[in-house]
Amino acid sequence: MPKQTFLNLPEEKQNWIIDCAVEEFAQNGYAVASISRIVAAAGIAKGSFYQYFEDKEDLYGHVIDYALVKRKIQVSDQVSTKLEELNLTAFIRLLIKSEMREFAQRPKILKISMDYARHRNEPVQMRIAEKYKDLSDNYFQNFIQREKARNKVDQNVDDDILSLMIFGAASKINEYAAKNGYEALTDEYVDSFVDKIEYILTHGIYSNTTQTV
Amino acid sequence: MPKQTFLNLPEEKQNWIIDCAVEEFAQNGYAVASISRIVAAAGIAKGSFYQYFEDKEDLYGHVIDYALVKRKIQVSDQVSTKLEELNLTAFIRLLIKSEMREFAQRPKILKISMDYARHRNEPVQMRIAEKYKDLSDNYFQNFIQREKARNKVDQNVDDDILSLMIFGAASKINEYAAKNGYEALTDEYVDSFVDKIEYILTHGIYSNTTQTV
DNA sequence: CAGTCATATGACTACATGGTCACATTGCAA
DNA sequence: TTGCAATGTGACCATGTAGTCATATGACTG
Repeated sequence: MPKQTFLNLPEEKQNWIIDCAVEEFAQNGYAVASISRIVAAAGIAKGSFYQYFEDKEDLYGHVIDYALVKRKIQVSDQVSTKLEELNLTAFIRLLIKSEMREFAQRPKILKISMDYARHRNEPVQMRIAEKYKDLSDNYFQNFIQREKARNKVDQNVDDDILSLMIFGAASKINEYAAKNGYEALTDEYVDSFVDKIEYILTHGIYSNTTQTV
Repeated sequence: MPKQTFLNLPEEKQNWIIDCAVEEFAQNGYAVASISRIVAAAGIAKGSFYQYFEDKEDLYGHVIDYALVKRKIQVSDQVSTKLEELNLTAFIRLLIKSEMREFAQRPKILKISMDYARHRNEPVQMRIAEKYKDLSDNYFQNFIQREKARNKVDQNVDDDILSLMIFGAASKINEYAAKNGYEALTDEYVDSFVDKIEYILTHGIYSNTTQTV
C-alpha cells in the first residue's frame, strides 16, 4: 500500500507519478523496470519516492490494483448492460470488441495486466494477489454457468476448458493488434474472427458425414 | 554463434556450461539471467566465458537453438510413428502426453522454450529467430491440414484458430503441472482432460435441443 | 516572530551487472 | 629445450540498481 504521504499528495501529482510508473512497467515488466527511471521521468527525487512507497513491490502492487480496476470498470461498462439477451458467441463478440476498444485506449494498462497474469505464479505477483485479494470475478465463466443453467449450453461442456479455448483463440487478436497496430483492428476483422470461433463452437470440428449439406 | 574456442572444448565441458546456462535462463528468463551467476555455477572464469561466446545474447541464442532441437527430437520421436492411423483428438492426446513426458524429463528446457515463444516479438528474441531460422514446422497445423484434405475435419474450420484453442486449453495442463509437480500428471488426468476438449470439438458447445438424448 | 511538522531532496552506500584486458598456464611442434 | 599459439584467469571498469539519510524547504500555528 502507498504511504499516507502519497495519498496526501494532490490528485494530479499522484496520477502523474502513477502514469510514469505505468509507462515503465508496461515497457519492461516488473523485474526490469527501474525506480531510477521512473523518478527521473516523473521529475521527483529518489528520496521523495521512498516517502510515497515502501519499495518497488509496493509501487507495483498499487499499479496493478489501478490497472485491474481500470480494466474492470471499462469492461463491465460495456458488457453488463445487455447481458440478459445475449447468447454465448454474441457475448464473446461483445467481450472481445470491448477488450479491443480498451486495448486501443489503454494499451499500456492492458500490457501490464497481461504481464501480471502471465507471471501470476511467481512470488512477487502472488504476494500482490494475496494483498489485493480482488474480486477477480470472471464475467466469462459466470456467463457460461448461466447459459448452462438456462440449458442453452450443453451441461457436459467444461467451463474452464471452454474459457481457456476461447481466450487462447482470442490471443491471436492481441498478437495481430500488437503487430499491426490497433487501428488495423476493424470491426469487420473482429467479426470475421469471432465467426470462426463461433463456427467451431457451434458445429464442432468434424465433418458431419451423416448429414452433409 | 559460439566462438570456435567453445566448439574446440571437450564435449563434456561444453554440455556442462550449457547446462548451467539452461538452469539460469530457465529460472530467470533472458533479461534477468546473469552471466556472472552462470560462470560462477559452471566454475569457469568470466574471461573464459567471453572467449566462448560473443556476449549474453550469443549464449542465449545457442541455448534456444539447443532447447528447440531437443524439443523437436523428443516430440517427433513420440509422434511421427503412428501418425497415419490417428484422428485429431487421438493426435492431441498423444501430443499432450508426449509434451508432458518431456515436461517431466526436461522441465527447464520446456520453460525456456515457452518463455522464448512468449517474448517472440521482442528485439532479442526476434534477432535470434532470424539467426537460427529454424524449421519451426508445426506438426499440429500440418496434421489439421491433412485431416481436412482427407475430409475428416470440416473444411470450414480455421486451422489457426483451432490450434490456438487447443493450445489455450492445453496451457491448463502446464499450469497444473507447474503447481502440483509433474508427478501428479497421471495418464488418467491427461486423458480426462483431453476428453473434455474432445467433447467440445466433437459436439460443439450448444445443447442440441432437436435431438436431446 | 519562532517553532513545528509534513514534505522534498540528491548525494551516498552497497551491491550487481556485462564486458575487458594484461597476464598466466598449458600442450604441442620443432 | 625452446618457442609459440590456444586457452584460462580474475582483478578491474563503467554503468546501473534499490534503497538510505542528513539536510533543506515551506506552510501553517501560536
